[in-house]
Amino acid sequence: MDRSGRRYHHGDLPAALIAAGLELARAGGPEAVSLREVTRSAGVTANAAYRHFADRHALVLAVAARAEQHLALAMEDRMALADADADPASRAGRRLRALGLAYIGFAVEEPGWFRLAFHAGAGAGPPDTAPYRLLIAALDDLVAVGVLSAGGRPNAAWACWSAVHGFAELATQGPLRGHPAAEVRELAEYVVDTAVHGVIARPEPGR
Amino acid sequence: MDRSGRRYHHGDLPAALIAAGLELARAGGPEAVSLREVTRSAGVTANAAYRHFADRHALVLAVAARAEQHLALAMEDRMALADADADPASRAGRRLRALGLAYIGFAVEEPGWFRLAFHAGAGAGPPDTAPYRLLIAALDDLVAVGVLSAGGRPNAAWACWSAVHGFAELATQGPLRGHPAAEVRELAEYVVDTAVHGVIARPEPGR
DNA sequence: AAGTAATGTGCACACTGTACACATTCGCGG
DNA sequence: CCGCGAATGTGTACAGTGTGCACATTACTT
Repeated sequence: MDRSGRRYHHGDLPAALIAAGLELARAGGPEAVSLREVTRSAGVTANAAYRHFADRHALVLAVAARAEQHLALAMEDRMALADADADPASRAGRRLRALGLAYIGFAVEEPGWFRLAFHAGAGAGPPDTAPYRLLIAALDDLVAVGVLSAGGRPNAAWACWSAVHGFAELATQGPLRGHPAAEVRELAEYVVDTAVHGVIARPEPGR
Repeated sequence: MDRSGRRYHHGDLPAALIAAGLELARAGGPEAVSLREVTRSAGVTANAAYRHFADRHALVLAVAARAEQHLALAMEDRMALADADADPASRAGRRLRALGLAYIGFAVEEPGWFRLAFHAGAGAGPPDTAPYRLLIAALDDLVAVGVLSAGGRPNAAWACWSAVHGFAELATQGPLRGHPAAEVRELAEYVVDTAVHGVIARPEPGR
């Protein structure tokens, strides 16, 4: 290996590995972040990674956490644009809509990161991720405004996440993959609107 | 290799390989169906598979087609149970509901096959799979009955599939994985009901 | 029955993750 | 300032993967 000019110690290998992993995952998704390729990108031997990560999976998890941060960032940005509305009720609705569209938009624009971020939430318990917290906060706004009952919020969260995540999968890995962006965007708006409408118009679990 | 008692020619290797792949995928999903493991299960050399499949991916696709058939079967079975209803309108709604719950139920009971089946629909064009045709047929029933406009059917299809597929992902690979079956089933019913309600109560694309 | 196409084997190569022993370097106590 | 232990990176090795190529064996056609 040509390591001319490089110091024996890297300085901040973990960060370098995660950065390289992010780049690889961006193009090829989770399976593209291989130990050997990542360490190669960082100009280091494959085994060097084991000083900082237990195994490949741990590395992937760390990279996934970064991807998840990107997703949360994108959601926050898009939601901020929906803040200009006088009526609080309609404002809360528009924010939830923006949240869903941002989730789908991120999936379409960064499919590699999206797949990685979803597989990151490996913990089986109730999720404590930034994107999830944003969803809960948006639904809490709806409750505060009165268009959603407090008891219906948990169910609403799963319904919204399901619709939006499902569409993201269809658009990035399913039958909608490769369709014109404009068509996908229009469908996304319909699906998100339907989900939002379903949640605020049908707050109580009906059996 | 111990091939005592075996003929040089297998008889029907493709079928044997697909059967072995199906078994492996059932436990470990798509990535578990490896060329070497599949051929090993069939008692044959790894390269023998290349006489019948172009590469590993082609084999996986063939196995995925079988998994997709199982999914369609499960959907048909469950839908048949919803046929006992006098009122045609409510019958159509119940059938769509049964369809969605069957999709989710299959995902929960056979997560390996489910993941495989979804990744099978690799074709970017409009899907022509059995499960998709069942969905379209169910929506056509709603149109015939008058609770859904003919023009709103395509959008409704994507909305239903999104909600149901998204929930299946959350339940099998996402934060809902490992949750008690009863809890998952109740959530599934809520999500499916919300989707069905959203589709029949909001048939026109609202922009 | 003979020859050709179909099918399965063996060997090889590049690639992956991961152990293990070793080399190098950093930082702290004297 | 020195030196020594801890942290970090290297080298080598092994099992496993997909896949190409030459060869062996069997089935089928004429």
